[in-house]
Amino acid sequence: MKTKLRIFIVDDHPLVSEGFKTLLRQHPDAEVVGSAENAFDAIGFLKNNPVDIAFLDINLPDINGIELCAKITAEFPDVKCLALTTFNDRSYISRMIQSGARGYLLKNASREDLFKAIDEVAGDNLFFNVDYSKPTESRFTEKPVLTRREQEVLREIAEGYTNQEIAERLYIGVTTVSTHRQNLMLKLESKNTAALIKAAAKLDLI
Amino acid sequence: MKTKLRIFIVDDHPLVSEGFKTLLRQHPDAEVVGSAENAFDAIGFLKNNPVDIAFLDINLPDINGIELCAKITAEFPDVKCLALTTFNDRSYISRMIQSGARGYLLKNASREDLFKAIDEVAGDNLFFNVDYSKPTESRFTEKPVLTRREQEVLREIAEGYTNQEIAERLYIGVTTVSTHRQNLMLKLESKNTAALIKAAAKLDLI
DNA sequence: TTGGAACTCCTATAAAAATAGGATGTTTTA
DNA sequence: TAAAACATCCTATTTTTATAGGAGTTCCAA
Repeated sequence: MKTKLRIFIVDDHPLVSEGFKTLLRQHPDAEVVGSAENAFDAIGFLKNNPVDIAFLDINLPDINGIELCAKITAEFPDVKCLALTTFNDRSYISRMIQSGARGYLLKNASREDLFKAIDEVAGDNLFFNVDYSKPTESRFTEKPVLTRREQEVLREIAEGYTNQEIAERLYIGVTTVSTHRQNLMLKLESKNTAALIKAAAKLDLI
Repeated sequence: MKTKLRIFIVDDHPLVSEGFKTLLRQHPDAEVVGSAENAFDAIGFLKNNPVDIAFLDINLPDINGIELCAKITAEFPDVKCLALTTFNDRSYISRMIQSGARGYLLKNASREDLFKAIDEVAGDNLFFNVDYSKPTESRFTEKPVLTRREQEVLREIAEGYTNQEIAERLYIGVTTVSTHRQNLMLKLESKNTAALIKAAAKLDLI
């Protein structure tokens, strides 16, 4: 008899953790060896217990799942991380992947999805339970590089400050702010402020 | 021996339903008699099975939990509804209460909270597991109610169309668009377009 | 049936943003 | 060490938004 896959869950929703445990009892080759409600406890657990696959919620009370994922991947390279995400968090997944995650599972996934995720990741594959049949609205690729000043100005614009106000707040000239604004619109391919802020929000720049 | 409290769960996240069932096995006087993943199935179940307390998720695939709550309260007055909500949905709770809910339970509630919720509601009290000690996360999380037209105009603004262009696209006057824009800014407490779009993005309105 | 939303439209002014086409010094970095 | 890239600043014009203060119509629910 083989050793079972050791699954670890980090989620601050007890209901989710419990659901996981229950569903996984039906999986022949996997078992939940532990769970944590925050990143701190998670790291603590991993230091003392061997784990094969960790499911990480993206919204955690202390640090976010993305940082936690990076941390785990660095400190415990044998642990394979999977992001656990609601429908609304999807924008985070690319960053999660960059942080070393092997994929992600939606929280409204079925038992079958869950099992498939575990099997795929155990077999060293990636798992994404995204529905590619829909046009995946993925212009995600082009995240433009903003300079530090541009980021500052962008944030100020998003806060609702006018060029005049931003100039005063950053101790620069109004025309300078205006120039940065123009450049931001160029980089984010937006024709005005509204589109700029929308694009920035989508790319998680603000 | 008394009859156990019959609990019913409506949530499209199997993990949550499962977690519920598991946690409730430890409750002496309650048992989960069923669950549904959407409102349609929920109504179907209630027609054929007696239920004491129903936990309703707010985000359901077909109709939202608020309407479902109203429907259940109207059709099955003996069923006591509790909203099941994530931290982010809180803005809905007042509407949920108006629709007849006896309170709400956060999804990251502890087992104790869950039990308390059931006991309180069974005893015909209301239950809110809000933590009023914290300064409620900024009232900014309030999701204002936008009319259909306002939503349309908001989307157009976010796309980068000017008032003139929006007027042409929606076959209305420029001043009308302008009025909607002003009202949007009022409702989202924004002093200009940039802040408006940022707030809208944050509230997931665009 | 009636009062309240929601939607429509208006005038007029002030404020801000967008566009165009520059320039100059200062850091990076290949 | 130069060429990029960055950050700063300018004039001038046009377009768009924001603000203020209205008003009429339709439709729905209490």
